[in-house]
Formats: sequence, C-alpha cells, structure tokens
Amino acid sequence: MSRKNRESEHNLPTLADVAKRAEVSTATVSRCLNSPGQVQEATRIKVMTAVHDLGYSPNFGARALAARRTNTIGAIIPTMENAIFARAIQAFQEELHASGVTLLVSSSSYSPEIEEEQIRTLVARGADALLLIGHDRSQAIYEFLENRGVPVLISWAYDPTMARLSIGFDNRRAMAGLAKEVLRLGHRHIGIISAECAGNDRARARVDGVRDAMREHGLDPEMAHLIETPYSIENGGKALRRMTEHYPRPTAVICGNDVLAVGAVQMARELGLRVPGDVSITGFDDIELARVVDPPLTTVHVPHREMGRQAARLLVDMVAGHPARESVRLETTLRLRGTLGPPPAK
Amino acid sequence: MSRKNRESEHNLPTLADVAKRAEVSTATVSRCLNSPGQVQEATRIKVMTAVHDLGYSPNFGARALAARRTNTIGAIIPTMENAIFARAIQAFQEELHASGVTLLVSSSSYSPEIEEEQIRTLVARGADALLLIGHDRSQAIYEFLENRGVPVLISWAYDPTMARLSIGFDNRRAMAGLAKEVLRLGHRHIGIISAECAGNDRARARVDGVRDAMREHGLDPEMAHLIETPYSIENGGKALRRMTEHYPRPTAVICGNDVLAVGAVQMARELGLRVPGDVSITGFDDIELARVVDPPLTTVHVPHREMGRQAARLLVDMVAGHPARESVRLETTLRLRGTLGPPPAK
DNA sequence: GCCCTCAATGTAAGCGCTTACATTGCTATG
DNA sequence: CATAGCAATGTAAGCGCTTACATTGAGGGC
Repeated sequence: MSRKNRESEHNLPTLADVAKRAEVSTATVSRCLNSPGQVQEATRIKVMTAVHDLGYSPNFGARALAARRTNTIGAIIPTMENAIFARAIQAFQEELHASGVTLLVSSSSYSPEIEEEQIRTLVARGADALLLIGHDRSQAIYEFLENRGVPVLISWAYDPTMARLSIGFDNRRAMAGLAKEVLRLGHRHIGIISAECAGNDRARARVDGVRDAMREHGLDPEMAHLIETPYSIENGGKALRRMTEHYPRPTAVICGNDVLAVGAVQMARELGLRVPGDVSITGFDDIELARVVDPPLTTVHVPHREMGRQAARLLVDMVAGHPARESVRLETTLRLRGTLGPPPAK
Repeated sequence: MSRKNRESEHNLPTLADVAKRAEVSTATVSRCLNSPGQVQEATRIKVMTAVHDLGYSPNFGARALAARRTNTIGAIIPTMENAIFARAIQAFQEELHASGVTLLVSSSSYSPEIEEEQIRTLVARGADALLLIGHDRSQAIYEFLENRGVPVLISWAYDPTMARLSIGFDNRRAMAGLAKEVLRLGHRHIGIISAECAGNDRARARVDGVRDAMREHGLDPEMAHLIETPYSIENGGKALRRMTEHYPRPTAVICGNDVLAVGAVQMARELGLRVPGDVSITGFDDIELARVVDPPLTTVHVPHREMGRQAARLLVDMVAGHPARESVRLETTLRLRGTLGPPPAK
C-alpha cells in the first residue's frame, strides 16, 4: 500500500493536531501525557479535552524513537502449548500489566535458532528487558544482549553456579528428592523418560538429579535406562513401551515432566501393567493433567504462577535500574499420589 | 534513565553507520534490507558485510514510523491458560512466522474492559491487523478499529448472520449435533454446564445449540437445568454436584467445554455415580484432557490448529490488501467416547 | 556520434514524538 | 522598585528510518 494511499485513507490525529486544537505547544501536550504534574490544571484539562475530542492516541513507534524506551518486556518460551509455560506467562503478564508494562510473547518451538531470531526481533522492537527460559544458549547471543544493554532474567532454573541472574527452582535437587523417595521404596531398576536434553538445561538437570539419588543409594547411575523424546503424551507412551521390551524391565519409571508421565501411565495400562502394582511412574511439574489421569500422578509441584509473578517484579525493577542482587530460588514440593508404590514382590 | 546517560552506555550502530562503513548512501542500505532485488550484487555484499561487522539491527520504532507499517499482527485471547487457545495461537504464530510477520499476543482474562485496552495498546503499537475471539464487543471499539483502518478477523465463531469477517465453526450447530445424539439415546432430563454467557457469544451459541436439539425432539428447552460457571476443572465439579442435588437429577450433563466436563466426570465418580451408567457427560473442544480422563470424554472435536493456520493466511492477505470475500467455516466432528451412554433403566 | 532509456544509487524531506534549552511572566526579596 | 528565582510554557533539534525524486552513467537505436 503506497504512502499516499494510506494517508488518504486514514489521517490519524497527531500530537500537533492536539496542540493546535488546545492552543498550546506540542511540548505541553507531551507533558500532559507523560508527566501531568508539570502542567497547570487548567491547561491540562484543555489538552485532555482536545485529546478526547480528536480520539488521539500516541504513535508507539514515534514515542519509542524519541524517548528511547518502550515500557515493554519480552518473553520467549519454548511453546505456548504447554500448560506450565502458559500458566507462568499468564501470571507474568498480569503482574506486568499492573506496572503499566506491556508483554510481548513469542515461542521458539524449542529451536535455538528460532529463539535467537526471536530475541533479536524483540530487542529490535525495543523490549526494555527479556525473560528467557533456562540458561542454555550461545555465548554470542548473551553478548548481543549485553551490548544492547538489555537486562535479561533467566527463569525456570536456579543454579547458583551460573553467573546470570535467574529465578526458578533447583531442577536437579527437586528431581533428586523425588528419586530418593522412589529408591527408598525399594526400586532398583529405574527407567528415565526425559525431554531431549540437548539445549535444555532443565531436562539435563532433572536427569542428573535422578543419578545423584542413585549414587547416594550406592547404585550405578549408568544402570538407569534413559530414553529422550520430544514433549507429548504419545511419545511418553512410546518410550514406556520401548522400555518394557528390555530386560530387566524397570519397576519405576521417572519421567522428566507430567506430559510424558501421563503418556507412560496410559500406555502401561494399555499393556496390561498395573500402576503402581507392576510399575511405578512419576512426573514433574504438577499440571492439571496430573490429577486427571487415573491413578493420579506422583509428581513434583512447581510454583509456576509464583515464578511468573516474581519474575515480573524483578524485571520491572531491573528496567528501573534496580537490578536484583542475586538469583531467587523457589521451593518445589513432592506430591505423592497414586502412581508410586513399592516394587512388585517378584 | 536520562538520554545522555543511555547514550554513553550504548551507542548502537545505525543505518547511517552502516552506510558510512560500506561507502554508500543510507538509501542503498535501506534498500538492501528491504528490497534486495533493487540493488546490485556487489553493493549488497559490501553492505551486508558492514551490517554484520557492526552487528547492526534496525530500530523497529524508526522503521515503523517511516514506513507506516510494522509487519506485526496482534491477537487477543481470553487466556493463555487454556489449551485450545494456546494450540490455535501456536499454529497461528508458526504460519505468520513463515510470512515474516511477527505476532503480538495478549490476553484479556475474559474481561471486556481489558480486552478493549489491549486492542488499543496493540493498535498503538502499530499492529497491522488483529485477530480476535468471538463477535461480542462494543460497537465503539469496532468503530475505533475501522477509523484506524486496522483489519480485523474474528475467530472461533462462524455466524453467517454477522457482517464481520470471521473464521471458525458453527458453535450452535455443532453443539446441536452432539445434543441430538444425547437425546437419541433416550435422555430426557438434561443438564447444561456452561461457561459464563455474558460477553461470550461462543458459550451462548453452544447453549442455544442444546436447546435447538431439545426443541427438535419435542422437549421444552426451559426444562434443561443450566448452570453457568467460570472455566476450571474445579468449577465443573461443583456445578455437577449442585445439579445432582436437584430433582429430577439429569441423566445427561452437556458441558460447554472439556475442562468443565472433566471436572464433572471426576466429581460424578467422587459422588459414587457411574459414568455413563448413572449419568452421561459430554464436553466440547477435544483437548488432550478429554482422552486422559477415565472414561474418555465424548466431545466435539474442533480443528484448532487448522483454524490458527488459516486465520494467519487470511490476515496476511488482508494486510496485503486482498481481503477475503467471505467468512470461513470449519467443520467440527463428533467424538463419541466413553462418557456417553443410554440413560439408566430406572 | 547523439540522444533516449533505464537501472543503480544518492539526496533529503519527513514520519510523530520527547526533551534540552530558551523564554515568559510571576512572586518574593533586599 | 529593580531583580533574582522559579514555575509554566514554548521552540526546535533530533531519534533512525523509508522513499519520492534527482542524479548518474552505461547501453542501444538511429
């Protein structure tokens, strides 16, 4: 559409139009909008009337260009199709909204390349700060963000060994806690169904957590049968089936997340295995699905909403120039439900 | 942060810097970036090298201001915490991305006021077009969009009586189809658990669909026991409990969506009612949950992903000046699963 | 050889806003 | 009563980009 065309179609009122109508300068109008305290009551009323009469609303691009800030925070999540991200993001947005900040969300489909592209896009769009999931990404992109002066908060992970500021939980410790419970019940043949670990520090940390627990119980972590598979109910089921085809069949299958676990539970039943009679299965996240499946899933509860809320506050502070001193660690809690029991007597 | 401050911190490369380094004019650099065909191979390479060396990336605000378009489409959904929206939006985004368009998503928390605010925000940010859910909203906001010249596509609804362009399915007919199946099995005492109808044309249409079917079977639609409740598993359960406390207890409970239905199924079992032996329950949407609950839920399958994909194509065309002639109707299909059976013999 | 055409590139005028700095007209002060 | 000080407002210079229009120069037709 040519410029001329567009102009003739819609001639939106500008700051200058408002100024003319209110018989003041553009500076005064701008001040009315941005720092009303600086302008006299009478003038302000005049201006606001003009704004209203004209149906004026400021042009975001122009504003960003002139003011060099956007009141916008960006977030990139692996996928929208996952209740845990959705929930956290919803809380995140609600909290940002309360601070007058707009949230831009995009999803990377778990692809590092797309994520990088999205980061650049969001920065180009003037995001004042970014919320990212997990630590794993190229050094180059971190440098890019640093150069740009864009504050970044990592979520979904708490790892004191990482330099970057983060808010989240200790995936490794949390999973170790669950695994210890499994081992305490007497399980010795452990299967692990994990999301793909490459580029996913959360998934890796969870697997490592299981191994930590095994080591602690004097087991060789290498003995655990590990299958990595993309996130979906179906894949969880397939992985379980593959696992049962090997000897020794695991008596407990620890899954990296609830979705995989639910698939595993359903497949187990399809295969005629009782859960937890023949095989115990555990998840991670505690999404709704966990309580809908039968029996309800033993899992690790993660305070997603709380994480979203706090992340928003931290980021708003960071943009305002008050960066948090240190990373925030949130607690997870074990949810012992129906899918975990002692191993079969044999 | 003062301007001076900011400048001293980060002096990002601009178009002009690239131009200088490549020893061409800013116009040429701009052309390299936006219509590379217009510029000679050799020049382009020189420019792209400079772009790369400097780590240049264009300033979105400036670009939007000068070009008067943003390659951005906005979408407002009631909530991210709902698999059906998430799924459609994910497909929507993927398709937009393929066309080089960025998606801005925000959620309204089912509040008309917030939705209106979000619409204005997105427009101010320069969204070239908008995807909205359902028809229900104030005339004023439609006029606002019209004045601004922002094309709008309504999704999740197909209603030929509405003037506005939409893509979706006929909620009313789809639900009527399901309800007819329920009635055909002999149910005469019908309960309806619906999302809140105020401001939600989809929910209303679904309720109306049930009533249509009842009328067709010679029943008085007023006889159906209707409970409206906000979207959540828990509320579905509560509604079912309330329903069972009334006489005559419905033998079939038709729910406006799967989430309510899943809550109802679980509550029914908690109350010692067999599903579908004592009470049949149906849903709408066919989300994952529907197949995880036991017994699996009879519901209406909606092609969410397909809707998202097609919506993206339509909107891209609209922005390009090729508005679709007419609304698009997608087919829904009945998914008869375990929660629907004949009424108890009595 | 002259002129026209056309492709490649350059020049420069904005796009709509914010804000440093200048101006104005007060009041309070000595 | 002159003047410093201050609050309210105005002036105008950009912010970084796109694009209409101008310029250049090479190739082709006569």
